This record gives sequence, C-alpha cells and structure tokens, in this order.
Amino acid sequence: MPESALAADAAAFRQFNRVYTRFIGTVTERFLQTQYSLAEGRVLYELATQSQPRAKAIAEALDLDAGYLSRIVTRFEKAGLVSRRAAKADSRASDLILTARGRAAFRTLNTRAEKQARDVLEPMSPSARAQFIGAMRTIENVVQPRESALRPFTLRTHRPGDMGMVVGLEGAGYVEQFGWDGTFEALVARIVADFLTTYDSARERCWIAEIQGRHVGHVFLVRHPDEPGTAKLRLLYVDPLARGLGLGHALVAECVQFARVYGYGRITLWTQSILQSAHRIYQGAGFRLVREEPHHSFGQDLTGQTWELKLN
Amino acid sequence: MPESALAADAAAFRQFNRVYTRFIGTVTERFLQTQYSLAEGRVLYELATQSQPRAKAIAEALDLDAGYLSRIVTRFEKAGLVSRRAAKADSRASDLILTARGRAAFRTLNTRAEKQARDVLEPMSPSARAQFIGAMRTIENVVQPRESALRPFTLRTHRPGDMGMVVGLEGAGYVEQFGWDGTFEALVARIVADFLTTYDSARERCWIAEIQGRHVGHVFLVRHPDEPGTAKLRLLYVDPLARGLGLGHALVAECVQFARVYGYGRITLWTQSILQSAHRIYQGAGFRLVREEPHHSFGQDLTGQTWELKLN
DNA sequence: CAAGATAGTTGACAAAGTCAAGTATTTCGA
DNA sequence: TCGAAATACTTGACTTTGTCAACTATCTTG
Repeated sequence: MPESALAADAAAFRQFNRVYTRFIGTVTERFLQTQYSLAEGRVLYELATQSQPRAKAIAEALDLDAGYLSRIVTRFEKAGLVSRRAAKADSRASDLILTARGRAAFRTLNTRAEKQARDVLEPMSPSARAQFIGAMRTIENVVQPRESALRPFTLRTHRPGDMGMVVGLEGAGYVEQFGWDGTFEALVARIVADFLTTYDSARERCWIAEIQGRHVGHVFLVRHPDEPGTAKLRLLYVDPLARGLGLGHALVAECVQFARVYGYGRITLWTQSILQSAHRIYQGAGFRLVREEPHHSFGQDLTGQTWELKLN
Repeated sequence: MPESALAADAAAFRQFNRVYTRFIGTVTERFLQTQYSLAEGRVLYELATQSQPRAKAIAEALDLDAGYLSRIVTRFEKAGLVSRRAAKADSRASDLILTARGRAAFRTLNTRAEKQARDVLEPMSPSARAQFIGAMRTIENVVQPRESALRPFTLRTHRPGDMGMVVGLEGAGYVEQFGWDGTFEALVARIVADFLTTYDSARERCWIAEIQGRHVGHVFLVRHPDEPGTAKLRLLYVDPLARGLGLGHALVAECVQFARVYGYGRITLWTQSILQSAHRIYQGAGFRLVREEPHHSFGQDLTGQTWELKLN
C-alpha cells in the first residue's frame, strides 16, 4: 500500500461520508415502512440483543438522550412489547424485558432488515461481494477501535479450506495436551463433515479466529438436533499459543449474540470436566452447569458436562 | 478473495451500517457546532459546488423534500447567503447564486469539515490510512454505481512513481501524434518536477486515471503563479487507447469540482489549436476560449490558446 | 451520615421532516 | 395550435424526532 497525501485522503473520506450517508438513507428508508421508527427499531434491537438490557446501557450503545429513550420504552410498554421490572441490585434502575410480543416484533423487524441486506448483496458477483464486505471490515476496525484495538485477532465466518484446519488443530491439540486418542479426531471430522453438508446458513454458523492470517481458534453454533428453539455450541477451540487474549470469550460472545438475533431461546453445550479454562469462559458468558456424567471416550475416563444459557 | 456465505455477509453488512451510522453521528456532531444545521450545511455544499445550482438538482442530490429545501433556501436568502434569480430558460425555476457572504460561509464550513476529516485521519499510520481510504473507495464504487458503472476507469490522486509515467506518456504521445520534438518532453519534466517539489497539497492536486492498474490519463490543477484566486489546469492527457470513455471529461470535472470546493474564482489553461478533441472537453466543462497567439515551439509552428472558466 | 453521583422520568420546547394543495410555467401529443 | 399533463417550485398544516433542564428516588463514597 503506497501512502498518499493527507489532503487528498481527507477529500476521499468526506466524499465517502457524503455518499454513504445517502446510501444508508435509502436503505433504511424501507426499514421505516414498519410501524416503528428508526430509533425505535434500534432500541428494539438492543433490547433483543443485550444480555440484561437497562435504559442506561441502551442509551449509551445508541447514543440516545435518556429522556427520549425513556419515552420510547414507555411507548413499547404500552404496546405490550416490554415489561419494566425494578432491578434487584439497584432499585433506581429497571430491567427491561421483552415480552413474547416484543420478541415477535423484533423477529419481524430483523427478518426485514436481513432481507434488505440480502437485496443489496445478492446482485453482486461473489468476488465483488467479498471485496465489499472485506472493505467494510477494514473500515469498521478503524472506526470502532474499542474492542478491536485490544484485540490482536480477527473473527470471520468460515470459508472453503477452513475445516481442514479445524480438524487438524483439534486433533493435534487434545492429543498433545490430554493424551486423547485418534477417535477424538475422528469425531471432530464427523461433526465438521455433517456441518458442511447440512448447515443452514441463516441459523447456523462457524467462526474462525485469525492472528495475522493464521487460524488460532474457532467455534460452531448449530441447531440442537432434538430441541427446536435451542442452539448448540460446539468445538470451541483456542490455540494454546493464543491464550490470554480473550479469544475464547470473543468466540462465545459471538455465538451468544448470533443466537439472540436469530431468536434461539437457549444454548447448550457439552464439554469435559478437565477442560477448566473453557469453563471460565462459559461462566463468563452466563452459562450454568446443569448435568455431569462419567464416560469412557477417546481412550480416557472422562466426566462429561452439559452447560446451558437461557436467552429469554 | 474467497467467497463467503450470503447470510454471514448480510450480518457483516448490517453490523457495518450500525457501526458507521454511529461513527458518522459523532463526526458530524462537531460539524453542527456552527450556526447551520446538518441539512443546511449540505445544501450550502451543493450550492457552492454545483455548476448552476437549482432547487431541483439540489433536492435530488441530497434527497430532500422540495418544500423543506425551499424553506432552507428562503432562510439563506434572508441571511444574505443566496440570491434567487429567475432562470432564463425556464421561468418556473430560479438560479440560486451564492453571494460573497454565502461563499464565505461555505469556506468556513468547508475548512471546519476538512479539519475534522484530518483529525480523524491524522493519527493513523500511513499504511493504515491508505488501507482505510482504499476500502472507502471500494465501497463507494459499489454503492454509487451511477457513474462508476459506466466508467471503466478509476481516478485517484498521485503517488510516488506516477510522475515518471506522466512524463513518459506525454513525451511519447505528442511525438507520435503530432511530431513534436524532445523539447516538449523536457517542458513536461520541468513542470512535473516543479509540482513535486513545491506543491501545496491543500490547494493543488494531480489526478491519475487508471484502467486495471494501467496509467491511462492524468491532469494537474495548480495555483496560477501570478493571479491569486485563479487556478491553472495543466497537462491534461488521455491515452489514445482510452478515448471515447469520457475520461477527459471526468478528469476536467474533477479539477473543476476541486477548484470550487477550495474557493478558486477562476480556472485558466493553455493549450494548442491543433488539440481539437481537448477543446470539446473544455467546452463541455464550460471553459471559454479567451485568447490565441501563434508561437514556434517543440519544433513546430503552433497556435497557443488560453481558455478560462469563471466559477462565481 | 451528608454530599455528590447516578438512573430514570417528565414538561416544555425546538428542530427536522412530511404531505398535500396551490400557482405559474413548460412540454407534449393530437 | 390548443388543451391536458407534467414540472418547478411555494406554502400551510402537521408529525416526528430530538434536546434541555428540572425533578425524584436511589446509590456511593469519603
């Protein structure tokens, strides 16, 4: 990348802002065709997406005036979308809880926004689209340095070729660290193969973490095979060399966020008692240990654990 | 660029929109600290930048309600920033002409916006900045396909290494097409060298046109050495292989736009009577031929022409 | 425990934007 | 060449959106 003059860059930056402001305007215009205003829609998004929504947090996230927000919430309450409940720890504040009706409203809004995004992206050629999205990621990382400055890694969804790395890393990692045998790698390979052949891109996803292009972690979120409305988190992996960067937390947070947006009511996961560093990550994300049972697998005596996180 | 799933891209796109909306909000917030609202500022920009501003064109460019705009213009008129004058060709419409005071207001606003853009860009490392701006260009080309779809070429400002191509193309081109001798190439080399050593990046600029990375044209806009407030357009060049694409028009339009934004009152240029395809471009941009005189240069008997475009 | 900070609510406004009806012209088609 | 339709605005009447400051009820801190 050659460098260029500041003045010329400033002009390009301003032009981009002009053009993009207009573009966003036309895109969100259609959004407004629901009964909700743009601000209301954004509040609804935060309500559905934040883990314990409070007025404060929402006002901060959206940069809204507290009074203005208060009125929006009151409107939502009257419309039966939200119920306010005095927060246990701080009775000045209220927990804002989406009702079933509120969740339905969000689902509608979300589907519409999703459709809109697809309408923009669909006509592009795959390579143009990849370039476009890549450019957005680049800008986002600059513009929103809160997390990403602290984050030496980047997250992205999977691409062809990633699954080999997933199997390889998991296989090698658990063999080295815990002495598991080849049946574990086989299991991983089967999970991965199933994912690739049957996954529903609208409700299931795999994230890959990279540091300077190197695959250093991953996680999968899929539908629970038996329980509708429940998601299953699988194959969370953080390379030993990339520990201590918050990578595991970031991967799990990504899953939880995704599950909320797509309306899952619960996430479960199965793990082993000896994987203690993972437990801290699950706890941090709000998961609870709900069941333990011993089993003999991968050439070892292990204790399996089931954890879960309720989202509503 | 590998392709990735539409659903994941849609999520990335939506996230970018959320993040960038907020970012634009905080950037333009400071902008609002003038006495003008954001909408007013944008209108002022169009008034200063369009060649013959009419309410219609501005409303279209900014996607504003005609009534709303009409009121803004009325306010501007009362404040002495604009005068309305019934358009000659169509007496339903008015030409909107910025007064000296209006131009001053724009200058203030523009300086402030420029400063703001620099504040954002300045702290970045040169390579990060280049990446950032590059990403914006990529997105812009997708989002605003009006021109760029019709345009097989891209415009950018100059980078190290470009000047060699400028000299080479000009030298070879005019020798081949018109039989000029080596003194012409020497002149170009001198102009270019002067530009590089002394140019003021805030008020002077060079644009390079590329087709698939190949240098196919260029133009320079510099301050007139003797007349303050006047800009000089120099070294407009379009590769013979790239004719008929509107490249020359685009390069000149870029110069004119730049000159307007930076408050030049006039652009002049010197050219030769035999370069007829260039004349059409200058005429199209509104330039008038103001002077002709014969001279002997580059081993030829030529007729030099001076053209000018008034901007106020 | 008092002083200050925080979370949220409310009233009073101002700013921003929309919609529809109206005027004066221009354009277009028979 | 005339009348209907379209265009370029303007204006009135309105809604939506957003801001500011004052106020209550709590919480935090020295």
